[in-house]
Amino acid sequence: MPEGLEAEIWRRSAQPLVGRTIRRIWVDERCAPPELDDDLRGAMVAAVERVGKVVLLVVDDDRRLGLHFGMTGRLVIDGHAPIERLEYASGADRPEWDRLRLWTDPPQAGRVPPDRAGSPPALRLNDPRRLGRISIDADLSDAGPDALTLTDDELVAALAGRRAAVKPLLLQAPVVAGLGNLCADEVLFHAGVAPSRPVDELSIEEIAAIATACRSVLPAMLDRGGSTHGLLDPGLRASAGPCPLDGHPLRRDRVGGRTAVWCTHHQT
DNA sequence: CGGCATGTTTCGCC
DNA sequence: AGGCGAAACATGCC
Repeated sequence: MPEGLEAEIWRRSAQPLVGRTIRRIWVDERCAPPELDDDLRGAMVAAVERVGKVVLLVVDDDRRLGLHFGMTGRLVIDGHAPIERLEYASGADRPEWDRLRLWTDPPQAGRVPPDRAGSPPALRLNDPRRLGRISIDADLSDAGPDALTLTDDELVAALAGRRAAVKPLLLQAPVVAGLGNLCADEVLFHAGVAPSRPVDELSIEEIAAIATACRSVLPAMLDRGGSTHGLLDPGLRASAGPCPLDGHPLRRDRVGGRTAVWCTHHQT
């Protein structure tokens, strides 16, 4: 998925739905509870929020529709996809990959077209690989502090008492919400910390450097378009070419079961 | 064809 | 009990 940055891009793209009424919902029952249409039909969208990698449609009776994108989910609002193509996907958008379709009244802000049966959905969640999940009123209370605004103290507290490698811990939603594989590598790259370093061996300065990198690098990547817009861009990740900071060859290996790309020279 | 992919969840083992 | 690592999930793409 789409990491937290993509979820934030989609949260913003879904703002035009606020104030509209949900007219009908269709779901792929392998990915979403079948009663969604009964639960939410007729409710007004009061807000679109985000918790980590989850986008939440909050409706006026306080129920929340949670959209989780797995590895390959994409959001399309009023026919517009702010992220056209995900890395590791062709960019195809086939109707049979739709997992959620939601129609609203009025269908599009500022217009009141006739209520045709064939009108396009205001919101579609398209997910070929089907690892995404759609939920109603899910408990998100175990989510950790958000990566985009992570403070030094929050990260110190989140890692206290833990002994595992730092990168796998950063990927756990209860530790830090919103960080995915690409952003975790990017943040550690900027902080100068090797992904496999056990957190109980990190100095307070190193933990602070990681949190500082989150607050500075992630908003910049968000402005540029998301998780693939860091110094470790997808091409560099795949080729493991020279470090953009010092020219030393990047290393590409597995840490915590995921691919990690890092510089053995300046990340220690 | 083999292997890999922006993610969670579950199982089994300390 | 709780942390940790590996496997499972599901499908498309190179």
